[in-house]
Amino acid sequence: MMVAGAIAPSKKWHIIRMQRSMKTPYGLQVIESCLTCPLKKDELFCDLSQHAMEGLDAISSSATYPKGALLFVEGQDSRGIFVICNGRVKLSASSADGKSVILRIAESGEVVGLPGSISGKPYEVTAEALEPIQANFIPREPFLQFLREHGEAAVRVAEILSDIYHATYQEVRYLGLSGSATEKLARFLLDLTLAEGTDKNTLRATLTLTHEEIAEMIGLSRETVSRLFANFKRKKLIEIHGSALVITDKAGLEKVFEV
Amino acid sequence: MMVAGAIAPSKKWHIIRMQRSMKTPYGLQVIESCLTCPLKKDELFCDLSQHAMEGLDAISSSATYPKGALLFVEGQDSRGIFVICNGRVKLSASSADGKSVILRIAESGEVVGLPGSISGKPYEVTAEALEPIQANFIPREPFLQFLREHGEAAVRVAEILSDIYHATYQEVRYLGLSGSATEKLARFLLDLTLAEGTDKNTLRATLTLTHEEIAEMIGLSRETVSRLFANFKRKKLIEIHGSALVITDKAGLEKVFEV
DNA sequence: CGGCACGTGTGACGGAAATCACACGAATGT
DNA sequence: ACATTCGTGTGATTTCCGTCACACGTGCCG
Repeated sequence: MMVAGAIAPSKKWHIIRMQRSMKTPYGLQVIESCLTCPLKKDELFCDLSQHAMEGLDAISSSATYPKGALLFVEGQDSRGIFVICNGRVKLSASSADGKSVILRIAESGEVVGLPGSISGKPYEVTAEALEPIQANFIPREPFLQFLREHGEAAVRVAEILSDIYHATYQEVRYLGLSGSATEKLARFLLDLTLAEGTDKNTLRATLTLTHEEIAEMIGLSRETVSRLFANFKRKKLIEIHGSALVITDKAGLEKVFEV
Repeated sequence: MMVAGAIAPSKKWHIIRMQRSMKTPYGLQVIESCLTCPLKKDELFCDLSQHAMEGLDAISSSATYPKGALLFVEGQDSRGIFVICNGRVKLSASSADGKSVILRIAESGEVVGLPGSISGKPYEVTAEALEPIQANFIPREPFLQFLREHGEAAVRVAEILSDIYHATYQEVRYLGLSGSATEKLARFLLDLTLAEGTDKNTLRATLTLTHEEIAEMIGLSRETVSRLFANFKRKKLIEIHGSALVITDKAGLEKVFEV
């Protein structure tokens, strides 16, 4: 497809992706008011008064985006926030030479573009739809105005920002606080299952990321991730059936980084 | 000094420090109301009404802490936030085996402990005074109550959280988006001078961090940082006079990672 | 004054992981 | 039915940087 001949091939593929998608940007068809959005509002802006909720609805507009669409691009001026109703969004940062890191994968009910919109600085990351998604867009200015008028919502926003911070903090831990590549991957897999079943020795999770994406999340090369997966399987620590990850030996996996 | 014989020597020194300081924790002498704190409040919670400011004063208490004191420790339940009036505070995270990463260095006027206090989760990092400091402590519950009552303050808090997020995001870039160690350090030094003089080819900054600390910020070993500093000096890219860093050849330093 | 802790400088060495270079199957589109 | 792209597996090779091992200066404190 190669729209821009100026870009070198091979490892610069995401830059190409970026430029390709920039040609058919946002502003896709507006489908419905966010009132009909399947996402329950109160998951997000819970405890808001009826009045506040209506105010929010008034300024937000829902749209769908195809897989691969970029909600916004790193460095772009913040236009507003996106509340994801449906599907997953990849938030990543990339350097001039084509490397990139995934900061987090936002799922239904999460908000992207918030820090930039609050601080008024440009978006720091690029948001790409991993699947066809539906999202509510709330333009920056009305949103800020809304927050000023509804203190309860502002507090809720602070909480959400704390969560976003926490995800980024996790990222720092992956990248900075791990000796071996093995340890990074083991930690990552264990964190995936953190939410669910706790103390059992065999855990389950759904892993919808490619090795390449995992590599970008924990700071490894794709090949290393592939090799480590093979290792783990060989050692009977994990099993993979399609997109289902099964940690068959949690204890063994934890032992990996206990020196 | 070695209070705890159970701890192995050498590279586990920060753990030792942690434990030593935990024996003489917080609650040092309360010196003065935050009204007399040298820090101008409006730098932090600007635009707040007189009423709101008084409310803040009512719930905050000022204290001083000696160098090396820990305001809080990673994993501890969040008790509240600290507004630094004076001095610098190192925020770091560490892994079980003694490695540690510095997430940011907070200076006068900044807030630490905010994300944990907002979200109700434990502090994610350890806050250590790099120098004797003076700080206002605001307990969690009254602070949250205050935010609920003063929407303007909540919005301000969201802005501060965005800044904190941004610092952490930078950290991710250092750790994840840099090929060589050389590139990491060059980027770090250039970022130090970002605030000041822009397009000149020779820049100045004050560098009050040890090589060890720099290493912990950008994910290198102390030795590598030392070697790179020597390199840069040899190549006439930088000069160091005491704690003054002079970038003599900004262009050259940037060229380091433009390949 | 000695010690001692700390920050720093540098050499040698080894290993872990990136890189390069393939191959293979499955999905996708034409 | 074909080509093409994408995700994956795996070997061989190389290189960067962490680790270990020292040495030196400086400031501090008993």
